[in-house]
Amino acid sequence: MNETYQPQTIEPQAQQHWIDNNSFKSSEDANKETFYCLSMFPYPSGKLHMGHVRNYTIGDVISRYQKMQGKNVLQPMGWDAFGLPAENAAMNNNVAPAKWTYENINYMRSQLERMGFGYDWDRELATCHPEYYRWEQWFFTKLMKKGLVYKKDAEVNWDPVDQTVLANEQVIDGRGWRSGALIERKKIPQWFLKITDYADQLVDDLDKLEDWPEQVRTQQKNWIGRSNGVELSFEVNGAELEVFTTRPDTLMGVTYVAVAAQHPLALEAAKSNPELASFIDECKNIKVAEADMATMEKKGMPLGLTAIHPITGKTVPVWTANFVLMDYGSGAVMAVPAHDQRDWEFATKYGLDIIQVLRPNNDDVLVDITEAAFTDKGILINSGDFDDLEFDIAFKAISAELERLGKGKTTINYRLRDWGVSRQRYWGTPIPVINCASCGPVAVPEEQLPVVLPEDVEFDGSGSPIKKMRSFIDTTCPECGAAAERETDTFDTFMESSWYYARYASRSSENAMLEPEKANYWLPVDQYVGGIEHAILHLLYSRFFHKLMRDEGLVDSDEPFKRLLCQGMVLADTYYRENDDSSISWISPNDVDLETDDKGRTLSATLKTDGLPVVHGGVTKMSKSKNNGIDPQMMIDKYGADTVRLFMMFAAPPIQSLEWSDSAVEGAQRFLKRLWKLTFDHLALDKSMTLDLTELNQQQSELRRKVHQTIKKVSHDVEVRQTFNTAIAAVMELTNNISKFKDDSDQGIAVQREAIEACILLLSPITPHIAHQLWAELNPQTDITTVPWPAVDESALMQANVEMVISVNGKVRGKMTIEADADEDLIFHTALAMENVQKFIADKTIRKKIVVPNKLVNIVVA
RNA sequence: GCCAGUGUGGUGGAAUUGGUAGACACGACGGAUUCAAAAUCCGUUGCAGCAAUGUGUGCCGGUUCGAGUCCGGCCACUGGUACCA
Repeated sequence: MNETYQPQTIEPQAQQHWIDNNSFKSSEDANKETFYCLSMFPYPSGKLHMGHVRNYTIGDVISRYQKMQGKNVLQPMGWDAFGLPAENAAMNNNVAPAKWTYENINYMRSQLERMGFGYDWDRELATCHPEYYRWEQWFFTKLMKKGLVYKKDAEVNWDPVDQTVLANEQVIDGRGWRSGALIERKKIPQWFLKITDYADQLVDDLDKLEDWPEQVRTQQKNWIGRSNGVELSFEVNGAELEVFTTRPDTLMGVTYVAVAAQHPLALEAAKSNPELASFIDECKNIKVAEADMATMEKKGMPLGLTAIHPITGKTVPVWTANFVLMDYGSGAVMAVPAHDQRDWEFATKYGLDIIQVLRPNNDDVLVDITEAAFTDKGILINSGDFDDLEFDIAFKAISAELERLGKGKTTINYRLRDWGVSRQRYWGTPIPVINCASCGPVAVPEEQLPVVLPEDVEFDGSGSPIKKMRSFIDTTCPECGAAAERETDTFDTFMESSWYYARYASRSSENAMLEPEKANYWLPVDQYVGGIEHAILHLLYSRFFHKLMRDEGLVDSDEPFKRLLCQGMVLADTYYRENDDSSISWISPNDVDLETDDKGRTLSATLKTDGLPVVHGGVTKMSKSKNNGIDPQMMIDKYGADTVRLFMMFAAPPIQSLEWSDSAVEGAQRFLKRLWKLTFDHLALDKSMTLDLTELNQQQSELRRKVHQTIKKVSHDVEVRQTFNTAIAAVMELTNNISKFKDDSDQGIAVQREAIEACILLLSPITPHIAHQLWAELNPQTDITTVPWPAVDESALMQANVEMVISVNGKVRGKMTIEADADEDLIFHTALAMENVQKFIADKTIRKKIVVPNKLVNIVVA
């Protein structure tokens, strides 16, 4: 055995061993319990970033742990290969998106291999391959036939200079990122999936997901936003104007109604009102993003129309307001300024009436509606026949009255909107539809699938190349045979990522999207691991898609992911300098020298190249824009994969954000060196002894107790809590104990051997390469990937005495060691007799005594 | 704005069910080794105090024998906000 730890030598050897032995190949074995562990597949952006490394290390730790539990483990990997960055790269570097993507995939695959992740590469997939997306196209045509797909006009960000649709990310301060032109909202026809048809299931089934983080379930529930409300109508110009409200109890407090700027009523009124027309025009210049809509200055104008209240028959003015969305519901809202804060602010700004119609349930609460809206539920006032009613009764009474008048009905409303899947982009799955002048949009027949995206294209920066490619567009209608045009929009890339987990389970199926037998063998995924940023969209779309596939008979489960772990982000320090033109240059932490005080606090930061100061910009998510990414490759080259994996798992619990620290990485390496040395020194004794439990002295029993306590804790931390940081800390404690254990006796060596083997096994999911090598040194000709997880010997945990804490009035005043089975009386009197305890009791009276056996005693005196 | 989180020493974090705040590391300081340095090993390390002790988990208040943990109200930061993935 080599005396020094050399990761650059042993890591490739271990990886080759796993390849030669097919260590991570999976197959459908009916006799074994399965475990499907999946990490969210990466977008092939160029090279791995630290977030990937963290994500995939967590997944690999769980997979390897489950394999040691004897499960048949599937851990696949693939590529979320369609997306916007490939098109940007095409424009910036004049390289075709396909070529760029495939090159990135090849490089990133080699990086994943170098990290030693135990993937079954036979199941690798890339979503940009026609053999993958053809099934997505096929599935979409099935949904069309089921009526779960429809086409409607929807708003996009339009860049009037570049004549192209922009993503929200590409609109900065209301302007296109390339052209700098003010963007405009524009309506274009787009395809939608009826996710709202599944809204109830998507809410209700959240209760089944017991092993999902509570916060994710709550966010999804709130996102879907199921609420009971009333649809009612106001009469405007002799026609009914429909609105929805969840608060019909406040109906008598309506003082105006507001419609969207694009509402027909507003457009009609604008014809004779130039000021209104220019306001409506101005409302176009806001990005299609909820956050922008919600935080912009709320503005409006009166339309010069009145609406008749459905119950009182009184009239209220009709306004148009920039915050009312044409795409939601009817594009109109009723406003109750006294009991809705947004309405209150709008009414206050424009001098509209505010009529209070609720008082608090509790008279202690002071309400002053001249200061703010009162938004709690309360008791009705100023509401005629409905006065003195509470919320539930008022809700029923008012909706019943509306129904009697034929002016409204109760209904369930969802915040969730149907899923718009059309993108006016090139690098995506072509939507399998042919537009025929006489037949309308027609699904591409199954035998003509896939509709292959041409990969050999030129990018001139003016939108998707296939939108001008006649050879792609021109076709014939599958129904009538007349000349027709192909749809040139592509799918939202969330489509591909909504079902890839199922395709891995049936990867080799050439004639079907999924072979139910294979898919159901593995599904649902036992453990899904990925970033918290996917808590809503990706995870909701996947859940929806799974239900769609279930209803198509492709899978038999209701949910795709049994257990979910959302990892936190990887952060690093940022540094910058302000340029003369007040723009900011971000400087990589790699190029910065730090000066610290004697406590390690940073005093100043300077640029290595010129020694002049730079400004610390705080700790933020590693990103290109802040130039604070630490390249994992540099770290792997310098320290090896095991050190990087260990640091990643040790620095923070997986769900928290993690700060990168160079020195902590060196600490991780130091620990592995110590573990190596420990094993080396043990082998240098050149003695192998059989453990005899009847022959152990106290010191040997204590080390052995520590070993089994550690096995117990690490098992619990890895499997139940998924806090790998505390698992590692426990193993570090154990190695510290082994180092201090100087005992060359036969049983001393035997106990030490058991302890070292436990450390190696417990660490093997986290640092598999060093574990592979050390295990082979201790047990020649054996392979640690076939060794089971160590078992706890409960008898080793037994303890005759325990330490208890004694406190007086809640402050710790002493500690004592006492028999584990001592009764409360003995414990209390032993504690009371302690000198330091007596000192604090002195002449005071004992008011209360609390004894928690094996833990503490608290004596309350006064 | 709305929804969901987070906040503990100089730093990352631990405290698993309301029961010893600071495990395990990093850094710093002191020492050993070395011609010297690196590496390694040993020790100290929340703050104040010679000590006894006091004090301390973002801020304000509450419940409790006992609160980092539970409740109410704030502040700051982070993620998501439907076309970044």
